Amino acid sequence: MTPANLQVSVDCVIFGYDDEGLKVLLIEQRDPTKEGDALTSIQTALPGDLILQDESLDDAAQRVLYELTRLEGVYMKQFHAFGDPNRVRQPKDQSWLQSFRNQPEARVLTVAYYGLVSLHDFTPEPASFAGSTKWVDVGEISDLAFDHNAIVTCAIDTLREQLESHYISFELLPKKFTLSQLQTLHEIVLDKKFDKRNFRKNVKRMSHVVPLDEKQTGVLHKPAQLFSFSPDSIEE
Amino acid sequence: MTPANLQVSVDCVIFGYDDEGLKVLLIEQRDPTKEGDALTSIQTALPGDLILQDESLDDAAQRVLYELTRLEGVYMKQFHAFGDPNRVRQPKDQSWLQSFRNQPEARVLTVAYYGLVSLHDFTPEPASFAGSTKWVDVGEISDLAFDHNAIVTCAIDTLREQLESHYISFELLPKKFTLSQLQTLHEIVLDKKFDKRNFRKNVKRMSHVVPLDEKQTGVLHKPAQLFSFSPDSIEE
DNA sequence: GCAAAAGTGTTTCCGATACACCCATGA
DNA sequence: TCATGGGTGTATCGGAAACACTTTTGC
Repeated sequence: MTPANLQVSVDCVIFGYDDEGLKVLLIEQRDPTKEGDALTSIQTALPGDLILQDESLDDAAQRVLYELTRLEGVYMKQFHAFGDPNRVRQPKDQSWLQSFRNQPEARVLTVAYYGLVSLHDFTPEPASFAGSTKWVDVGEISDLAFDHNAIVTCAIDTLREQLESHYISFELLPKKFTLSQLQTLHEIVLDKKFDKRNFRKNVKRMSHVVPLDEKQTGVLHKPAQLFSFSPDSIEE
Repeated sequence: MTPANLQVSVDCVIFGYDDEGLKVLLIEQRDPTKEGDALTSIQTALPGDLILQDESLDDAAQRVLYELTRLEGVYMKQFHAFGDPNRVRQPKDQSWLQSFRNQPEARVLTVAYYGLVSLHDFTPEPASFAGSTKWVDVGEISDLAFDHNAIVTCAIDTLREQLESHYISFELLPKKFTLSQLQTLHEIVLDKKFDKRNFRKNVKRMSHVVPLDEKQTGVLHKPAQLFSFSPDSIEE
């Protein structure tokens, strides 16, 4: 009946959005047994790592994401802790753990964060010491390391719940966006179609979505009015 | 840059409800320096303790609650992890930690659960090795140990969010309840008044609230129809 | 002039709100 | 018979949903 000896990590489910769809940032774990440029990856995983002694969970999430992908200042929010005693003890995961962790047998509890990134203006090209990183469409995620598939599923559920109520759409859009982009985002995340005129009526009642004196350029159709998000003017 | 050496606990915010109001179950930490029957408590805290090596977080929450209060089978749900590096390092908390923990200086991350108990049929009389336990009205909670006040606040917010959407009202009511009891519960938790006729119209549309062939007895007014919750008949 | 998406109003429907009186019981 | 909470229906309002055509630009 002694208390658990365990390690704590954070894992980040970073959602990236552009007009092609909703993606998740994944890392291909390099096969540690094949040195050199052998890019044979053994598994795909979420960016995550153990927390340090003097950092908070939120700080750890930011740091780990930066170290693994060089992404900075990403909106992130804790959504669930995953603590199954055997969540890192499947055989498929041992090889990587034995290469990268001091105590590969140790139980690891992870606190999961979801994060939001706009891929419109530029696609952040993540870097990683752990292998290569890639944006994968949420519909095309294959088997991941550890319990990361369950973590992603839980993150998507959370994103759906919070998209409308937490003013977070804007983290996934360019700074200047059209109402069609906003509508398509909602349709993709919530997997649900909206009526254009009704959608726009609702947006017009939101004081934090402000029209700009600016229009789209370079499109081969009528250019759309641009809008931006004004966090100052969130009102009841 | 070595990974954190830390311990993990669970803390339980157990809400108890009866017609008097919404309460939280708290434990008075016995002053460890005063042996014998000295009941001078030093601090009040949520029931919580370190997790064991081979138990999941959910199991830990159930076990800890049982060990500290003898309550069993309580509906509990994880809602947030609290991981500030200094959350147990305030001077006020050191005395207790030094008596009860092997590593009183260790950082402790806690995963918080909220739980729901009906105090109608009987008031569970919690027992505790750690001191005495008590149900305290949510409006009258004084300074608690560690960061437990913040945990309680977060739990109340979560309860409010989930009361309507997660079919959990029934965990706080007796098995057979009247519509007035259901209405009062919502009014107290959400701090908001409802119109009696409109409230009942809404309930009648919920297939999981079923009328019984039974009425209240022993009341000094017209006896109310009793209802119960049928988890089978939750429908879209 | 044509392709492609932008932009715009009105009607209909349904759920939310507001509201007041009679009923059954125990004392 | 009275005090107490139980129980019921309707009219109104407002937001949600349904729906189709004209506009502006690039090619």
